[in-house]
Amino acid sequence: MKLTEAKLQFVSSWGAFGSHWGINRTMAQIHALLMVSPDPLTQDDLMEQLNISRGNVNMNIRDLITWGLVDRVILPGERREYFTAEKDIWKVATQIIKERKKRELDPMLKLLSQLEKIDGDKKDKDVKQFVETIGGIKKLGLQADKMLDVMVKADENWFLAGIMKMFK
Amino acid sequence: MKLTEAKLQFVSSWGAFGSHWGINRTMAQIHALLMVSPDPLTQDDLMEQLNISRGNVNMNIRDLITWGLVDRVILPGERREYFTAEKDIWKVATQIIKERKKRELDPMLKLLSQLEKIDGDKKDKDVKQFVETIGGIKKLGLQADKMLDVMVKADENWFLAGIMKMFK
DNA sequence: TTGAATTTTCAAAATATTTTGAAAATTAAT
DNA sequence: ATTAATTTTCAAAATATTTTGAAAATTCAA
Repeated sequence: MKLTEAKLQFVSSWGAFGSHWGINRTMAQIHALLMVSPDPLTQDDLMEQLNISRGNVNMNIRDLITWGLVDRVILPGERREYFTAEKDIWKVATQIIKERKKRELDPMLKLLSQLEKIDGDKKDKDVKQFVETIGGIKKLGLQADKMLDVMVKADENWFLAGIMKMFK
Repeated sequence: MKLTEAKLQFVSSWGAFGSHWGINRTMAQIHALLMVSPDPLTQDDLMEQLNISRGNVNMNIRDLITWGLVDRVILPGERREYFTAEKDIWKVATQIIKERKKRELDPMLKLLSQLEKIDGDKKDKDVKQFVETIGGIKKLGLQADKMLDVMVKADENWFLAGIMKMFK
């Protein structure tokens, strides 16, 4: 397979993959393209290579920047802005984990803590089931939270070594 | 807070949470409601409590069943079908992990392996960056795959104990 | 069998999300 | 300051997803 074809295939699959994870197709495609591009690209490069409008590129690029996955690059003597993606996949993963934890897991745990404090007869089976389910989810969430925290702080080698040892 | 209000809050939040993870709002809500319901519910119960149509309930329930998160229950002497959700949150989590791994991670790893075998000059920086990026993603994916495999096979106590020990 | 109860299907409608593109805003060189 | 290049915004259009509801299929008791 030729590079051009492989890139196309990767970008398209990464877009489809992303959309199963609540990330919009185009944002995932832009990210994919930047990850396999050794040099920074302009908005026009992205428009052309992905066949999408300027506004679309601009919005999604800004989103990727707030996710901490893409950086603006100013090339000396160049008027236009360039964009580049973090290439270290471990950093990409920890960045995504960090953000999703902050945006989704933490608020959910906060809510669960409130819902646990429901008032009602603990003998009532509906109350009992509710409290148990909420409690169970919260417990699992806290474990995940703790695990992700440590992963994010650790560096790659530590993680790989630890995982390898732990899981044979 | 009263049970009814808390249930409503949980169901609604769980729906919103799910939609950040590629799960449709209604499916997540049905799942949430069944998780906090001690007794099995009928399609009519779900229609009424969530204010959704019969067809909607039916489709999403079937989907939840193929995910292995909900079971049909036949109550003796009853004509209608009842539905119940797995209440053990650890089993819920491993079931979801197992399915998503099968549906998404495994196919992605297969694709990455093919894309790695690209032909072209390894000196070319575009080729080099492509191969490195794909290789990095594949490596991380394989690690995740291995880790999830073990988690899914392990039981809750083992997991909690292991995590606690590993992550202090 | 028959037929009433129940479940399933799926085309059409409703809703939600994404994309476009051109106007407005910004930037920086002259 | 002026202006041309570039970026940003956002209402409208296009597209995608979800939901409805009624008809068809299925189930099961009589």
